[in-house]
Amino acid sequence: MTFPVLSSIIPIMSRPWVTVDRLKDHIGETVELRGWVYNTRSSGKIRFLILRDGSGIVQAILYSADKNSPLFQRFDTLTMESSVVIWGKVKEEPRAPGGVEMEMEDFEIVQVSPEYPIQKKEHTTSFLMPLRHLWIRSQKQYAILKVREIVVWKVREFLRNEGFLLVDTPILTPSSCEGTTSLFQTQYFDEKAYLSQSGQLYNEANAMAFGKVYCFGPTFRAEKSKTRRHLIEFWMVEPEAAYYNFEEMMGVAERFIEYIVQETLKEGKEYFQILERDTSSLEKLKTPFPRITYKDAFKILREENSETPDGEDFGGTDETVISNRFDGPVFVTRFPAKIKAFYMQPDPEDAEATLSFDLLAPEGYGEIIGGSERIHDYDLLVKKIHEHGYSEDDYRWYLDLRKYGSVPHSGFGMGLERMVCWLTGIHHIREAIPYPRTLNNLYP
RNA sequence: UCCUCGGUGGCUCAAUCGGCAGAGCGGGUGACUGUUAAUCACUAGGUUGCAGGUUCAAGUCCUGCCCGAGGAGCCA
Repeated sequence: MTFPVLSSIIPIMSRPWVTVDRLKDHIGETVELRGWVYNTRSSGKIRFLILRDGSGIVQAILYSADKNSPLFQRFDTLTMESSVVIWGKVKEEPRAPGGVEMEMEDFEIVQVSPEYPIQKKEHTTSFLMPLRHLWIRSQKQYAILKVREIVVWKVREFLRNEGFLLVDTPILTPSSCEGTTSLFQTQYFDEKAYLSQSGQLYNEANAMAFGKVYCFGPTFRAEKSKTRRHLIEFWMVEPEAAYYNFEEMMGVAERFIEYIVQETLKEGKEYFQILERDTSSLEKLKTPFPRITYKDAFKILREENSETPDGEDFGGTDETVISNRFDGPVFVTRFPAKIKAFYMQPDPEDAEATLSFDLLAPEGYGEIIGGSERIHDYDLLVKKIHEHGYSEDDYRWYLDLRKYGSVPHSGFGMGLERMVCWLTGIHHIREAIPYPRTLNNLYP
């Protein structure tokens, strides 16, 4: 079977090539569009072409007095997702979504697509996921990934404006940087290496060099989680700042979230419309966010008859129960040391607790931020490393940071995909990343 | 690893008490000058996940297995 490209040389028609998102600036002009057929409809002596070009979607109309005209015959060979270059006059059209249409004069077929596997109807995710490379062409997936792209920019914009410096951390890391249970192991020539599950330890070194830093990249967790909130590979942004205490870092976190939400709503309006996302609760969001302690959270859980035992970490259902008590995001603070990482600073008011915080998103979207003040005292950190059964030797460089000019410092991590899930209102995290890596999915 | 649900045409699903395997979409052919997942008519398309069993008769009941979904566990 062959799939010939009919026109490998795009003809020069002396029409300016524009993208769909800029059509509004060319009303009344004759322009060129290059894209793919999203759908066609016909009605006797009129043809409709819905064209998608990556920047947006627009309808083009083709008229002919003769229903058997060569132009129509050529048009009727077009199938869904065929690639096509079209020329025509841009005009305002209140009947069209987006308010703009093209009156098509001529077109050049680049390739006629064979029967497209994704149809204009509902499909199951198990059918679509192996077709993810094509699925991302559809409007809803396109809108989600556009929102993701905006969020990424807003993350960088906020942190840069706040004086945080992007300092990249490695993905290949040496053994036992932090527990070993959930790390992907790989080979680094003759040594074992692991895929990073957090840039944080390196961030702490970077913070001592640059003051305020962040890293933003993929993170890997080899856990057999099978829920709609978990990915095996996901993106995390982790700010870390020297001389920032626990309270100050929570302030950064809430302003960070407020900025991302408000700015993304502003810039991504059309995508929220495609997604039919009711953004009213997001628009109302304002800092400061309420803060409750871990112990307060358990009072709520008791009232709601959760069976999670005291001193344990919450389950996904517990997070929803707690966040349902609030309109917007809520901080849960001062988690017990025994359920948190070894490097978290103990709470001076409660020996069992740590200066840690989680931010729970509303509407059941769960934990989107986890952060803490870090231990800055050398002897205390050594003690915690031993208590957790780690080897002091593996943490030599990390301990150095507590030797040469140690200062109090804090940081947090935000899961990009969970943030996108909450903003877009989608049900499952796997749609918030172009190529999700889930427990049963490494293809495509 | 455990619990629950599911697997029928390319896709989404239906099939009553065990009694001729069906519809819509998509494909093909035709009609239609404003369609929005267009509509209408006609048409082709099936080893009911796999293996066994019960029965005159199994998509349907029984046993085992495979695959998928949701959840739990796990998860700074």
